Amino acid sequence: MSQLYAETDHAPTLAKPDGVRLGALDEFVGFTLRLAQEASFAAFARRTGEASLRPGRFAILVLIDANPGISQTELSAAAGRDKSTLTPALADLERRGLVERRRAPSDRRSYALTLTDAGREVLRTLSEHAAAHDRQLDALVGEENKAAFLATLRRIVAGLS
Amino acid sequence: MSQLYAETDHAPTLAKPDGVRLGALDEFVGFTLRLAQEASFAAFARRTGEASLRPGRFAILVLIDANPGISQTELSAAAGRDKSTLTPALADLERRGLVERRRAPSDRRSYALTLTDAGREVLRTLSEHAAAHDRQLDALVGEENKAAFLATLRRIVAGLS
DNA sequence: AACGGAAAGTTGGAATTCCTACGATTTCGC
DNA sequence: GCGAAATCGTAGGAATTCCAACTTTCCGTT
Repeated sequence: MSQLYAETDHAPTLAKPDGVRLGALDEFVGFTLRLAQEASFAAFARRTGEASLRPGRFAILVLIDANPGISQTELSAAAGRDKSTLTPALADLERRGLVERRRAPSDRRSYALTLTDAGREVLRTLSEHAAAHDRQLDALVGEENKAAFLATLRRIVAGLS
Repeated sequence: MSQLYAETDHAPTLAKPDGVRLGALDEFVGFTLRLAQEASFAAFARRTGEASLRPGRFAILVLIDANPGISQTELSAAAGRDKSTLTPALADLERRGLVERRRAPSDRRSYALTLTDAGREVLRTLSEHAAAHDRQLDALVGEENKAAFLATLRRIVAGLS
């Protein structure tokens, strides 16, 4: 993630981490959006630690858990990643015994994805980390702002798709 | 995570692009943040096209323009990327004749980065794309929400750093 | 003045991602 | 039915990123 730009209009300058001028980037919604997303991603990764799975893997487990039998293409759409990206990720999760891939009887081109018992167990543990992470984000966003904040993010997603 | 469900309330259900259930995506704010950021990134990349530079390169030009003589380490902090990430990016920009790297006289370990005339020219063109992109984002965010939205993003960045 | 630690930048490896192309399979049109 | 078009998952290549380790240079101690 990473990146964007919005506009420039006022005074060229708000201080940055180390006093460096951000220039036009400071008012760029896109740029700030990128920094926020990456901070969130990094914080989640720190929280789960290397013992667990990275955010991307976690999202996959959550989505499969909520949609048993989902295909890889459907999963890629839900997760917002290209389907080719899921190939190595699912191979890894399958190798770890967390996800099961069976050919769908109705359409032998596709796989029906489900979690194994071990996968559900890992998901349960990760969910605890995620809950703590979310509470931290909620505190930063502010309860009174959360609904509007999420609505704005969704407008961006929908409007730029 | 919690409030996310505030709107839908029970678990696994916010509607997604194709009706897939998002499930107990505890990372909901983080997840949505990621989707929004990536949508913005992709939209900017589409706008500039292959002829121009990608968002990351653009941010580098903006920051150097705003901070002539900045070092690579300072630049990496301002851009929010690891310093090692800038090595190939700056090599590319230098090869294209957009950025100049001179050893700082006061500290020969570091480089003093500046834009060339060609770099400023490219930046000017890219800024037009960025302005258009920003107007699109502004429209999605809504003028009346922009300040609060940016403030929330900055709180996330600061709070998780 | 010399030593040792810290900092700037580079390098190499790993991870993640996208895109394009491709084989296998299904579905649609005639 | 049959062939063409679309879809599913995979493979390969390119880009970006981070981290750890390393070289060179600087600076504070002694």
